[in-house]
Amino acid sequence: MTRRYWLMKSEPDVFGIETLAALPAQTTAWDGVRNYQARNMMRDEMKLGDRVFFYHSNCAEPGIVGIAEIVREAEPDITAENPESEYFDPKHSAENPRWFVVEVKLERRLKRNITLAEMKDDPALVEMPLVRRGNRLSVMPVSAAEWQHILTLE
DNA sequence: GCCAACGTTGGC
DNA sequence: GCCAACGTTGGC
Repeated sequence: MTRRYWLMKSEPDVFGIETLAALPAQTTAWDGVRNYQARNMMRDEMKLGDRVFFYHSNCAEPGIVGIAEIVREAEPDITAENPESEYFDPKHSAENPRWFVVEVKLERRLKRNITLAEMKDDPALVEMPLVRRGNRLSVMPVSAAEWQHILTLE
């Protein structure tokens, strides 16, 4: 089975890598994804053992700050069932779930922040959706070659 | 805080 | 099914 690679964005003001690192099992359900493309990848393509770049977005220095692993495949996002939650969606139900989570576990933090700015300037990474103009996907695939290359930047 | 780019919604 | 209006994302 081929292990795949991903990048997932999170806003450090909302849920940063420090938050994940502070959790008992350094594990969290990746909830609140409300974009169909991102959902489809989480629901249909992410498999146990896949690895993930943890990316900080909407902050002073956007970039990759850690590596995580998929430790549980897709299941319904219960925040969508909770009217009190900001992620509530009346079109979602337990019987007919619309939104899903995967569970991710922190593998390690990177020694430094590999910034969006340097990735944008890197000829080896021009194909990454991350550096393409206007891309707003919060979950995106990373090729094996890109994964390896980014790790050499650390 | 601005705004480009994109996704979603809803009237027709 | 089209598309204008609106909302959101997220870099800068």
